[in-house]
Amino acid sequence: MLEEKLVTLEQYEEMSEFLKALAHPLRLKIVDLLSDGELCVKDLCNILNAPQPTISQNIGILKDAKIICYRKKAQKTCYRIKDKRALEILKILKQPYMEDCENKNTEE
Amino acid sequence: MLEEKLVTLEQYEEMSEFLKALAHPLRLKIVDLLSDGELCVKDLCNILNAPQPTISQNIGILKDAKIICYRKKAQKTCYRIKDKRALEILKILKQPYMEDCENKNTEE
DNA sequence: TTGACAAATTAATAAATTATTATATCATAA
DNA sequence: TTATGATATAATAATTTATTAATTTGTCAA
Repeated sequence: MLEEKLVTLEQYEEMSEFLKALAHPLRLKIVDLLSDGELCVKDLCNILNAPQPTISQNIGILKDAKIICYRKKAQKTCYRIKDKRALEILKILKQPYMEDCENKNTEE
Repeated sequence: MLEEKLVTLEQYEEMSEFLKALAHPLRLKIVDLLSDGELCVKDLCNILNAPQPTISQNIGILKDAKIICYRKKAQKTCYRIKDKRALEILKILKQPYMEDCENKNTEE
């Protein structure tokens, strides 16, 4: 058993910035979609049925928080998860909704 | 391997509400402190060196999000963690800061 | 070098959060 | 029954964030 509360004020602030970037329905969806691999802005627009500036804006917030990163591929920009903590957190958040199908949900 | 993306828009909204409640340095600290057991408002004020209305207000946000709950004990109100996901998320958030002392940090 | 597509940036407004101060409630002890 | 300690609520100003629309930048193909 070790002391796990050794976190500075600045680190609490960093952690809350991270959560703030994630704390939006559309951005959670984007992270969820990117968990399967990279997607470009247009793909996200189509899948999420949202206007391009909205997607770009929210992607910008995730990018600034270093949760996702990108690579240029011709005229497209392909985004992918950079900080795996986002996926772990999403998985935890989903727990209560997944328990319904617990029978099939053993371990991945 | 199962489909883990079966979440409705309403559920994404709930998850983002949960994260929003958590996404504040003081509230993260409160959750961290309560991970060791219950504390009353005054304890939190003393430990965090913050004014009582500030603590009560932020505790109210955590309570509304059902992250913490309380019991009355004489004239005190003792708060404790209700939704364990908050602790799991905090643990994940801390990972990068804890890696420095990875040697001693095996498993708890 | 123009047209068309992909993406990012900017602007403007509305809405939500935060911090602060003041006040109210409520149980208990004197 | 009054004073006190513990907590909650209210009200406000200041700051941030969200939303939507318009504009700009950049890349490629005709």
